[in-house]
Amino acid sequence: MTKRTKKSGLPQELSVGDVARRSGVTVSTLHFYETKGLVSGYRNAGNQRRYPRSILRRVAVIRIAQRAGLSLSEIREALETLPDGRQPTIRDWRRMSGAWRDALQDRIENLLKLRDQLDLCIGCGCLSLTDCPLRNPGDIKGKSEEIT
Amino acid sequence: MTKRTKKSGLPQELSVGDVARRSGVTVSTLHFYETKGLVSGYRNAGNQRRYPRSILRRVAVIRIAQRAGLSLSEIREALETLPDGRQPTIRDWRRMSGAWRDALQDRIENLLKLRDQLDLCIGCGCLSLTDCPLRNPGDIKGKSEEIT
DNA sequence: CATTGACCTCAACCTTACCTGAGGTTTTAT
DNA sequence: ATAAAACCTCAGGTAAGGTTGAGGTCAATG
Repeated sequence: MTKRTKKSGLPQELSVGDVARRSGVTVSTLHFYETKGLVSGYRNAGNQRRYPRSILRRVAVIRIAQRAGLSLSEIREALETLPDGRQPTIRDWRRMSGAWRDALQDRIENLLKLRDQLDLCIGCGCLSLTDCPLRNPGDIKGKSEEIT
Repeated sequence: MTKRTKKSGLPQELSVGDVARRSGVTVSTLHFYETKGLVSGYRNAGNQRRYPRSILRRVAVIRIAQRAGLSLSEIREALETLPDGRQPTIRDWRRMSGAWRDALQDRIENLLKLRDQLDLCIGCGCLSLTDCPLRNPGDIKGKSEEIT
């Protein structure tokens, strides 16, 4: 563990290992995120990565966004909207997570639609190429041929 | 197009190209599915793939299961439960799609939980390592440290 | 002050789900 | 009969999201 300050008992700067332990991602994942422009830090005299404590929020935000179904590049884009490269504040977090909530909602609605179609089609079992909504997600009517 | 029988106007056996056109997957995907044990057919005298019409239902089932979030190997396992390697009937389809519907339902419920947590935490913005449900998906209580 | 654990870089590898192209054969249509 | 379209195999590539290992340096501890 990176050395602790006397007063707070909390390290003011974190090593990769510290961040890994406390954020639940591995060191190699942090390296990887760095190559993808998702996280950044500075280097100490010995070329080792050091991070401000705000990296923890940043990593947390990344993981939550991933769970919501965003790709790392989408997440990077969102994080890049932060003015002057600062770490996300609570206000930033609210803005981003609001957008992500909406994307998540869309995803959920698609899955609900699929589920309802499954419910219908489990009953009918037809899987008709042209009439079954499961076969025909875009509601495209083509020439009529059954599949079985 | 593979030659059609005089009577029905429908080919009794299908080439890869036929299947590709009618199932909406590419020829290379069919080759790929074959290497993964998801589909199979026989070969004609000239070593070309020929499929029974039931391949179309099979491919349809595969694509629907993928949309529901199953991996190809999970789908293969499900298809392997079919007795004596026959193609899925409507009854089989009901059994499998019922199971998949339940898996889909689980997925949806997880996403709904995430959405509700986002709704809560967009308000609070804390992202507390130990108290925020978003940071702590498994409800694991650890030692208490805030992240910011 | 030596050792041991933590770090460093870089390249290579992994998994999933395919796609692309080369080089050659078969089928179908004219 | 011949040309075009479709098919074949096999190797290698792509994208995402990482992991692993080699070879070498740095830093915390007895």
